[in-house]
Amino acid sequence: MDALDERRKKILCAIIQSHIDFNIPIGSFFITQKFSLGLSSASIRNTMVKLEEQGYIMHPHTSAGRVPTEKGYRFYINALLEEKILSGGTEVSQELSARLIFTGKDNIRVVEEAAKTLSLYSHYLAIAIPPKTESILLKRIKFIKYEERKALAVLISEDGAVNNKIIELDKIYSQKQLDKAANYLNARFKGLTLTEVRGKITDQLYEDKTTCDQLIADLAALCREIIFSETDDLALNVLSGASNLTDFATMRQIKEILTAIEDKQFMLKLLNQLSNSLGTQVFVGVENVIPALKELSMVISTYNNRKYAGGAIGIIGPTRMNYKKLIPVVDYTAKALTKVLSG
Amino acid sequence: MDALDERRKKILCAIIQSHIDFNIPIGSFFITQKFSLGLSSASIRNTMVKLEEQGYIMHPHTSAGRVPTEKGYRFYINALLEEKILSGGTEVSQELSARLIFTGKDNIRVVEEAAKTLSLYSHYLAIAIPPKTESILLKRIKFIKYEERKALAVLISEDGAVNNKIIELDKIYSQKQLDKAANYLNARFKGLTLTEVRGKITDQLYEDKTTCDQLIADLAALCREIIFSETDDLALNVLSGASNLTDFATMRQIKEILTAIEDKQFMLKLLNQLSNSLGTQVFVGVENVIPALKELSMVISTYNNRKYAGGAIGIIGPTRMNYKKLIPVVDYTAKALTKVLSG
DNA sequence: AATTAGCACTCAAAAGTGAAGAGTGCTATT
DNA sequence: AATAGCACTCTTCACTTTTGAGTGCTAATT
Repeated sequence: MDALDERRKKILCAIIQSHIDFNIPIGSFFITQKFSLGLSSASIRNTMVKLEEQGYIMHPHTSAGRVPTEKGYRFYINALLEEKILSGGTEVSQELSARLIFTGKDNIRVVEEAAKTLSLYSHYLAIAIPPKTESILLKRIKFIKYEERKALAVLISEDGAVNNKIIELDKIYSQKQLDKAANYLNARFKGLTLTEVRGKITDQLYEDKTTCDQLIADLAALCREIIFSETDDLALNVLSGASNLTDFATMRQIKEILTAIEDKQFMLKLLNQLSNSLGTQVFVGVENVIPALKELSMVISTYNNRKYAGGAIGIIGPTRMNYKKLIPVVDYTAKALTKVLSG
Repeated sequence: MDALDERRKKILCAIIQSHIDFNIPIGSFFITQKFSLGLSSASIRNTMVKLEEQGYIMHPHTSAGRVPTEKGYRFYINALLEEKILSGGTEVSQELSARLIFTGKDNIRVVEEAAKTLSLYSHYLAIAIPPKTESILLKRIKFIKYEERKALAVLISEDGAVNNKIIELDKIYSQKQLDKAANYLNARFKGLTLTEVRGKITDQLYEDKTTCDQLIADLAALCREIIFSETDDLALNVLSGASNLTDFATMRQIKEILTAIEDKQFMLKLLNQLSNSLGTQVFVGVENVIPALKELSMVISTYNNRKYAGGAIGIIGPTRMNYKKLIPVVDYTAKALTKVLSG
């Protein structure tokens, strides 16, 4: 019973497109005026009754026009996605591709820039979730002497991200000694994910306590701490265009969104959920993601760097957003990000 | 004519306190019920007329109670500040001081933690502005070889903050060569502020082009870029409790606040303005800071690290916030921050 | 002279009323 | 099968009425 004949499809799309453009319930007469379907308003009404029976549109009240349901939007978006895959989304505007040329920036800055572009372009809220610790590969550990008993520990990851922290030492060590310790640790841990490093350091420590010098054991423990604090702490989700929220969200929704984004647990869960399927995804009525966000939608895509550490970037806006334009934009942006971070 | 006799003071404070607690216009009868002033509502009305003439309170309309004006709030807050200076704000809750023990955290994390504490404690929006580039002192420059033609440049500042960036090099250099270059630059720039370094590098470059090797000149130019990008980029203002906004701000105000905070220029200006006077400051009706934020207030305090690089931390809430509780809280937090960052 | 009780008055907010208009569903017609 | 015609429904908007809180003034009281 969910099949739609050509006429129903056309009328459904006309309703949704009109609703996106004008944000009002759409009546049968309205459709006859805006589209040349060669049908009278009465015929359109008949079709509308059927579309309503099938659950694609609904009626706020007797004398109102029709509004698309979530099911209606999903149909519309699926139709779009199929189309877009064919056309390859190549006609993304020059403006966008010009903005997405990142030169000489940190990785985190690149992601910030991409999010900012998305928010400017969509006038909605852009969010970016950085890669999970579990998938970050360690490239190099380095200790820099800083004061008598203080050193800066630097953990560089394969994708160029850097964690650093000032650590305190029991004794006074020379830079040479610190280098030696770093070399030792590099030899053992290079190429592992941070999570693996964290686990391995614990095992290693027992082994080393007897064989190696105290310094290495101390430094290893400190590195472990750094990785831990990184994992625990809010993974610094990137937000851009928060001030746009007031243009499309209610007070209640703004609160829900801001609360969710401040909640690192939630963001991690979301990222996990996203990683299950690739490419650009659309959540219509994000209540499966954030409860109580019925009239909002999310267009989001995962991005990767060379070594498959994946984050996500996308936008949150009203369900009646311009998917036709914005799905390719998010898609293109995520791909541009992947390209830069891998190169 | 601005002098207030004892009765007027008492009634003004009663009005303000009631308005803070109940958020409604306060009538004369209301005051007689909530406070034992030994006066009838008629007498209170008479005093109210005088307070209104003096501009401390106002009348939304004929049949409404009185609401404090900005002038009224300022009087009230000044009275509080005098009181609090005497009592020294020592009775800040144990809960707060327990939360403000920061152990083993990065400086930026410490500031984040403090902001979070403020937002949790006040249920308003907490903001923190990190120290200005102009006042950050350079402690050490270090280059770490990263790939064939890539190195990580690390700029450590006197207060322990670290900027880093991956830089690309024309030729292949050994770690030793990089160390040599770093030593040279350290000798020249250590102890200067980043702004000074930025300026000096330009002069130095001409000088060095002839005398020194190419590597040093290149690296110096790159350092300059790092400092520039740091200055230009949003100084990563710390926000906490954004979701509280919906509880006290209107849509319009939320938009204004979020826009202001996303605007780095604005935040710098604000920080400059704050630095002019020390200690905890209260802006009643922050329209001198953010236009169109009439009914909001800001309690904010500057903090410092050892070498006088100053940032600011505070809260934004409704003008009718509980100053009695929150002024000491902000004050205490900023002082705790100063203590940690200086130690 | 200061305070207070009494009371008419004002005005915002809430509740009620009626007309207008948009859009429907049904039916008879083409 | 498609459509014109029409009665019907229900929101929206402008308008009026009612209510009640709180005032300002005046006359009485201490």
